[in-house]
Amino acid sequence: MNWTDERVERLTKLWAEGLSASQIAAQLGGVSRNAVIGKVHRLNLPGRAKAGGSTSAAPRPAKRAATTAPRPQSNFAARPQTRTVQRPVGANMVREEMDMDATQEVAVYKPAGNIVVPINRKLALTELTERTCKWPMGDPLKDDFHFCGAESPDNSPYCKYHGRMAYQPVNERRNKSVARAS
DNA sequence: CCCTGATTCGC
DNA sequence: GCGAATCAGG
Repeated sequence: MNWTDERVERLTKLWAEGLSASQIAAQLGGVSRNAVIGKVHRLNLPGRAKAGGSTSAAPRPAKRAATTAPRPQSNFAARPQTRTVQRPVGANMVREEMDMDATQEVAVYKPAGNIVVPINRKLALTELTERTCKWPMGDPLKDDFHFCGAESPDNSPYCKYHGRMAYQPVNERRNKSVARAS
């Protein structure tokens, strides 16, 4: 597997988005996380601030490049726990607080165990199923916007990288309550 | 032991 | 240039 311009471009973008080397390796496919890290260094991309891993290593002669550019690492836990939505009811707009944990279950970052999922799927919204991770990736305002799309190898509803992957339980609950009402 | 990125060095 | 091996650290 060689580093085509297209692959380098994706690597650069995903690295800038704050994905880890192993995540990027899984998305690109055919390369190890070491390969990704090596390529990142060869491209002179900015290293990571002290989020997630470490920034020190020196087996013998250490010549650190001292890339001390502190970049704010996106943190799932820092996301707002609630959001305000407006909902038309009759002639009135109703503002209501929605619990993101209940309505958008992927908002909770909870890495599952040793599930190995090759994620290079890059699915569009219409391609998602109840078994695919719906974590949004990329800029929503641009053409490259897509979803993780990872499928769990077993029936566990967890994506290795994005936590709970299924919207389906929420919809099922909603449909059942509607069915019961009628 | 899981993960992270950093570095070295043989290829 | 590439990336496995290895390192340091959370």
